[in-house]
Amino acid sequence: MPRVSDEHLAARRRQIVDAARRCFLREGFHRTTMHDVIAEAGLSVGAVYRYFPSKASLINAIAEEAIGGAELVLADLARQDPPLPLAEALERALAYVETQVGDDGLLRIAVQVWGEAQRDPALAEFVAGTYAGLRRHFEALVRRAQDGGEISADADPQAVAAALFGLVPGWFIQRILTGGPDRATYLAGVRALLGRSG
Amino acid sequence: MPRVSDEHLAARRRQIVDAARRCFLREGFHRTTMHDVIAEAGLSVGAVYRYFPSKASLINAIAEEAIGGAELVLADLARQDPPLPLAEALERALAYVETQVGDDGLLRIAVQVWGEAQRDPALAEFVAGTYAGLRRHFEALVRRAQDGGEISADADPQAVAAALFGLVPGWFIQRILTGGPDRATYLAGVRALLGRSG
DNA sequence: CCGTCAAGAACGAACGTTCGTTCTACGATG
DNA sequence: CATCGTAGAACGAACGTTCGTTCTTGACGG
Repeated sequence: MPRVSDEHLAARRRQIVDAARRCFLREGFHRTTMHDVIAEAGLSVGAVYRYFPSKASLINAIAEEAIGGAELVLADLARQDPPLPLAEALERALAYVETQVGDDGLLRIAVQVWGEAQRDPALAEFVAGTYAGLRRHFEALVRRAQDGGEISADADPQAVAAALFGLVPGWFIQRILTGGPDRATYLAGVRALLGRSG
Repeated sequence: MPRVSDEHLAARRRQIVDAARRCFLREGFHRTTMHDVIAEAGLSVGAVYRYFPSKASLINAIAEEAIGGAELVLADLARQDPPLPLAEALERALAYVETQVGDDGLLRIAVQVWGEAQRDPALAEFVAGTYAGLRRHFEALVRRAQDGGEISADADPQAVAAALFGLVPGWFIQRILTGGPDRATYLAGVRALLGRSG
């Protein structure tokens, strides 16, 4: 009967998740303490534990947000009509990436999730499934590129999709770790490698 | 005067480093305890602390091993005479990668180092420097490919090098996280994307 | 060839701290 | 005013590290 609105609940939850993301970016999953998250959220211990029963559940929520973020973007790219040339599809994918490589971007969290996935089988399965899904979107793009004659019909679409997909983390890892080439430079390099003028 | 041989000291150090690597692979840097490492090494607390003054120094030693491992391999590739075609250089780089993506491979540690580098500035600088060095080796390969006419002389060698370099982590991340395509498949995909028969 | 001895190497109990989580009391809400 | 969300002190476990002690090594005098 005396209950708070669903909006309030959702807002509180977001408040905690956002605080956790900032903390995890600063200190990594296992070096941030629950008290760090609690202080960052400006709440009390009890309040946070009402929304997340454990630290692990908080890590999971953040991980799903970080890994799942690209799904919608890529699904949309694969669905465009007329089909996007592969170089342009890649460009748009990198444009999304660019919004998420900043100091508080999801992709920095994703890198930490990769590490975590190596010791948490459930998380590993989630990551594997999500990334396989992303790769399938690239595969759809490749098949349509084959229909249009952009790529040899003999090529294995899964293989080409893997190569194309690889170019995405291949870029943002460089960005995050070395400051890396900017998007235009990287794309120019890819196009030169493809032997097209772009 | 009464001292143990240098070989003994080196062997003990390696014994500790190897134990730490196994532990870090199982549990990540901050979930493995010093007691885990000590038990895995079969030594005592004091013995381990004689060789490494802190947990951080142990993490550093492992990180440098994992990140630095590729340097020699790539330097060698860039130095080959006659120059390697780019696709073959990539193939050889991936062959090295393949030896290090197994359950106890260095690249799994490298992924964890990427995460750690986001909160440890000293480690970040080391990683950035090392990876920039690797990219320069690719750049040398690209310049030589341009001399040989394999790639347009107009292309920016740094840009092409970044694209080529990106294909390496782009593969092993897929391997580690999704089981990924095998080396031959991935290379076939890259070659199809390059528009060459291979 | 052996016994001695100083010093380095290894040991592991113990310390202070900090962790994730629990619990009881309080205040706000409909 | 009944009830649920919030608060924050408190708890036991486990952490990284220290330190006083014990064991082992190898040069050296006999």
